[in-house]
Amino acid sequence: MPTLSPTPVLHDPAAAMDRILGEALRRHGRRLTGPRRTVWRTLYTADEHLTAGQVTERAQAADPGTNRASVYRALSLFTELGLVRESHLGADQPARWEIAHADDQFHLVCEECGQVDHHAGRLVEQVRSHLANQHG
Amino acid sequence: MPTLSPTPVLHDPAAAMDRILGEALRRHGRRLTGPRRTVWRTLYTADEHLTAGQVTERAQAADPGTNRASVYRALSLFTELGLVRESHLGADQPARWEIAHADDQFHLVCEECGQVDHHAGRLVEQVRSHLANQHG
DNA sequence: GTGTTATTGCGAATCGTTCGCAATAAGCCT
DNA sequence: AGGCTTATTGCGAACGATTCGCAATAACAC
Repeated sequence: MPTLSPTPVLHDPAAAMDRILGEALRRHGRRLTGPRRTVWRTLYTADEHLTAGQVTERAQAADPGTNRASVYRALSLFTELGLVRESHLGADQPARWEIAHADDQFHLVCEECGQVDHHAGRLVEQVRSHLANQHG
Repeated sequence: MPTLSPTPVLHDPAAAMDRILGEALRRHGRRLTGPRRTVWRTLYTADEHLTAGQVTERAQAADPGTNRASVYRALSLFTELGLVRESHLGADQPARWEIAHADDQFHLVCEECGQVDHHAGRLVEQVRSHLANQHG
């Protein structure tokens, strides 16, 4: 039997995902819609950065009606709200999105091989202070 | 009266520019053509990074016949030969090109304001060795 | 000069992304 | 539960940067 508490316990992972999204949207006066939920779940269950095309593909596998334009709109809204992070890993490559994590301060992308390094901590601090001191 | 020496003295700046280009091209078995010369001069006399559109514009001002596709072809050839450097300063901005200088190892681009910092020396070394040690 | 072939110019094609706009549906109010 | 307001969708067309195909042209070696 379903719980009656206003904040339900986190038994259902899908419901948990949706709740995170729904609350963030409501907090900003936006609506929780089908396409947004589908895009959100797609990123949430992804194991890597996804391009808009990949998101669309997977979203359509889950919900065949899902529209390309709506995927883009959802992605940029989520980015704006800080729910996801957009990365540009090379001039000739399309943008990629992933769920935003608190750590993982920046990426270094090799312009030759395209390999990506995630960085946090020491080096980030050094760069940051160098920028602050020498530049602004 | 024009000089007769095989390697003319550098009195004419335009001729000097052309010679740099011509030699680099010949060294790689490529031909020195009108459009290439025009693009080269455009970048050479520019005070900043230029987009392909800006290069085309200015090149056409100097030589009205200049074709967009040829500008792109010249730019990527020059990049390949190391004569110019291509930078990508933000996802929503087109690529930019400038004459290649030996110093100036890398750029840091602020994703919010788009400001670009040129870096060389200390910091670059730190990043480089960090990458070598911790990553590869 | 002449011949070979790299290069051009043209327009059409590509790809990721955005836009305009009428139709639809979320969520608030009762 | 039903209505109302208006945010959001779906569609296709538009976009901007860059690339492509291919016949015509022009650089350079001989």
